[in-house]
Amino acid sequence: MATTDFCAKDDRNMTKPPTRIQKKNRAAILAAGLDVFSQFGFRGATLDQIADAAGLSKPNLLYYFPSKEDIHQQLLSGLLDTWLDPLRAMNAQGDPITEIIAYAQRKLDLSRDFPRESRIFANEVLQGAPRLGNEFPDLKALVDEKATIILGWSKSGKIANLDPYHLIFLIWAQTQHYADFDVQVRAVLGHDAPYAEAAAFLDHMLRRTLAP
Amino acid sequence: MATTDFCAKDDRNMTKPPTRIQKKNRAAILAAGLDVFSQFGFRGATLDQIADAAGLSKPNLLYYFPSKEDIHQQLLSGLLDTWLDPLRAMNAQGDPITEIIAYAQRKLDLSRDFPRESRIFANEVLQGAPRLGNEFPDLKALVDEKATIILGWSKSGKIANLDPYHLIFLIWAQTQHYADFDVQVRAVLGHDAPYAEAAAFLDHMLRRTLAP
DNA sequence: TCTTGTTTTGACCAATCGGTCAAAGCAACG
DNA sequence: CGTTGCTTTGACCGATTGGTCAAAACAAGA
Repeated sequence: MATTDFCAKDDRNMTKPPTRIQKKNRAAILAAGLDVFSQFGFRGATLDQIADAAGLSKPNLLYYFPSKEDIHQQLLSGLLDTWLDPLRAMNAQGDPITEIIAYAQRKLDLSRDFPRESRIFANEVLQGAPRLGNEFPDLKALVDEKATIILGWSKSGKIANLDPYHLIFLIWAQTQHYADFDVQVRAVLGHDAPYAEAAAFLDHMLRRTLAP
Repeated sequence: MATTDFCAKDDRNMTKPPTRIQKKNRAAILAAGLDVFSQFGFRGATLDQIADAAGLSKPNLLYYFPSKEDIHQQLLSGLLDTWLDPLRAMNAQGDPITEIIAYAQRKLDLSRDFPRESRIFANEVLQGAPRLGNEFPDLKALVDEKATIILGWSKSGKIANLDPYHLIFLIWAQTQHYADFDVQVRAVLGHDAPYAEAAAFLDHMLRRTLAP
């Protein structure tokens, strides 16, 4: 009679391990959600679209996720972590300029390899981050930590004297631009492979900007 | 019996000049559309919201504009021009570094003074520019022209040897970031006035990047 | 004043939205 | 085989969407 309620359960409950079918369908739904949400935003995406893309009927989709909101949330919270990993990996003990440039390149790689994830994120922030606002404190904590490190490098003369926060914004803005404004980039360039050029440009720009 | 059909008429028809009321209401609708579209995107915005914000009833709104699509289109086409003005003003005869930095600062001023316009644009491009694609050829033509100028400066040794297209992307990305990702910038910085700092940072970064 | 054309509105419409539900289909294990 | 519980679906719901329409309200010149 009662449904199994396997989804979205806390870990403290002993939930049965997901069956093979559950794993497959939940993954398919998240993949479809990524496709559709990144293209149309939260409001612009419809459950029918997502269900179609996942190869399921709409009621079937809602059997695996309780609501549209939930699919979106699940995607978002998984994303932010991945997105910040390159920043986390920036090492205070390493060579400053190498560390910062390596960070920027890793971030650019994310844009190249996961443009849909970048666009979902951009869509959300652009509209005021109504479903992401609660994650901002963590974000700020991490940025504060890394900004302190960069400021230290700055004060000790290892890199130029610049505002670490705006340096991070620069890296975010420049790298995400290639994923988020992809159509514009391609329309202006007239070709489809901007990432090699972008990497070289980013290196030049950062090396110059950071030099003591 | 027949409506006046004053709106959206071609210039080749002798249309009556718009009355005072028409001017006022059409302006109010566009202002409201700017507010609502920039916050929720095309799909996310509703005619009721726009009508409310404009202080009109929905049928009354549709008396002045034939469709939601039309309001959005009207806003977009007016915007792109304004948005490209700073680039148009870049002068081949001026001092290269001064010209480029002045362009970037003008672009940053636009982000500061017209963040909603920036966000409407970002929303559109992010979703594949379905209602803007036809304007891209003009955009490309202008960028090509200015890129040629920058390339000339580059080849004659007046600025560093760099890809002019990616330099323009850099300026676009960095300046628009402050308008489009406003909530994120404010959440990370913890205060509300990033533009003075951003201008100083932008100047530093470009001066270093461009130096021969 | 009356008339003419402009402006505004309440009532309404078909389509689509996110979501529900009971019943049918299915797999797996005894 | 039969039973049990997981999976899928067609039919349906109320709310909201963009948009229509005829009629009422209004403004302005004669």
